[in-house]
Amino acid sequence: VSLKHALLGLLAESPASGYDLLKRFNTSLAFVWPAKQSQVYAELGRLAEEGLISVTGTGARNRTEYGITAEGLAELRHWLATDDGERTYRSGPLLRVFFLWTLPPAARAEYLDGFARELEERQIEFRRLRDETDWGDTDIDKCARVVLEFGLRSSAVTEEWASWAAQQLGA
Amino acid sequence: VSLKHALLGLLAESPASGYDLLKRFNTSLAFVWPAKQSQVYAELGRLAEEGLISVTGTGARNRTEYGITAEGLAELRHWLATDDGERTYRSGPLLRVFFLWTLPPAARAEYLDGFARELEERQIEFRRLRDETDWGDTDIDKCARVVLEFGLRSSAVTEEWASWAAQQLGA
DNA sequence: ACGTTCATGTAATCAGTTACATGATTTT
DNA sequence: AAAATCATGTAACTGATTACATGAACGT
Repeated sequence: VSLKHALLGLLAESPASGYDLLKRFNTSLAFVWPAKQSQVYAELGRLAEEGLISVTGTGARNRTEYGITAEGLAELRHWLATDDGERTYRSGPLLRVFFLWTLPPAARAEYLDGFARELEERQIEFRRLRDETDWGDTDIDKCARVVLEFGLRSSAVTEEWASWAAQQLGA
Repeated sequence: VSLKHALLGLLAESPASGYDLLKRFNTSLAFVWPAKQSQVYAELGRLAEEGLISVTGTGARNRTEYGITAEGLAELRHWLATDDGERTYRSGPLLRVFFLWTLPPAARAEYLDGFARELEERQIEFRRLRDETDWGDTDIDKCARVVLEFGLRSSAVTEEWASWAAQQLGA
């Protein structure tokens, strides 16, 4: 159950409303741990009941701001320190490649080349983010940059691989 | 809904029982699309009802062997040809890195070095698989090898990245 | 006889997605 | 006055995990 810890982590940075948090899930966290609106609001309710977060203020339009509590921070640190060994990756694109042999060679290469192009675009987006964001030299920003760097490196090798795979399976 | 297509893909290769398929999900598909026992048997039932697969034989100990039907193969090819654009990656380890700033520098490096070591072991396992399997030169095997190659390349860069990140965040 | 592997299923629960619903405030 | 954005919530459903449960056949 990691949505819980994603929320705690974001709230450890600064208090925020469900709406604020949602924006994070659609931007910085989109490639790491995406979440939907309904899920975020529901989880915030549960965390508040558990006492891991608490309402720190309210604003216009029913805005409710939550902050992390001491117990919440302890829970977050505990989760970080104890690796649960969960390594469940799921990749739709990769699953398709596994079964690409059922298609004619031309279609195989087409699929993989399309995938490569997509990854190229993603890299451009990541590079733009890296270069156009003005990063502070706080630890928070350092961590975010390190994660972004992973996105960049990983989409680069995946693109290379997809192009290579298109060659392998296209003939 | 991709478990459906994972099953169709495996059955396109050859008829198999739920038990047989489960072994595939725990080996070759473990890093691409893992699935649990209860899920596999339930989905097989649904696919049979839909007419995408059918019982091709029975054996000792209630063994029920399914084979893909013409409709099933059409559905598989259709799914392969039309990319649904779903790109939801979720990575627990990466999520942790995002929040590593809440821990002292030593603990950050420890986490990332541990992650790197894990990826090194995974690479060894992948290399063993690549070298010790006797691959035929069928299209089926070519696809499987291409996917395995992805696992190898991707765990290699991730390992490098994790070691680099340990340096970045450890001081 | 005994342990292991083969083989399937069900029930409860948890996590995630889609769709619907509402209304206040700010901007143009 | 209208449109856009802010802001939260609920209900129905689908997908995935955990745990329980059973029993036949095979190897030693």
